[in-house]
Amino acid sequence: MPPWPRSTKTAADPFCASVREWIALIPVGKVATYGQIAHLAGKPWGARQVSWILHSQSVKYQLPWQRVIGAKGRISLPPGNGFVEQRRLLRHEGVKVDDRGRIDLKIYRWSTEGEFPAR
DNA sequence: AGTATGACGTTTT
DNA sequence: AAAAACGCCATAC
Repeated sequence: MPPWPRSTKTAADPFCASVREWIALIPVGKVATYGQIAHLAGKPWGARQVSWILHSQSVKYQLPWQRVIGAKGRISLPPGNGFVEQRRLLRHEGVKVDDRGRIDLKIYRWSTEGEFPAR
């Protein structure tokens, strides 16, 4: 049983707001994973919700949605226009992405170590 | 209310 | 290494 607190979702809720803030902080040329953002926002198990927030609110809040990828260093979109667009945007920012959408997290993962000591 | 789906992640084959 | 099986949680229908 998860000892974790259960919380809400809507656009106004703290978790959503926190997710948006963290995503907005990802520097150009770096990437973060869904799970990483969920963790930073206080919900370690909320990776799927992060993807939902990106899908539904990235335009409205002008989020750098292209900088959020899967935990294995892979673009998580199904093959298609979105996938190609994300790959293009990341390459344009200086991130090396191979044709299958793989990114070397050792190099490009955004690390908050030292910058945000409180988490 | 119950089921299927998803821009996920971890564990097991 | 790669794919499938699970677990998770919010949405869409």
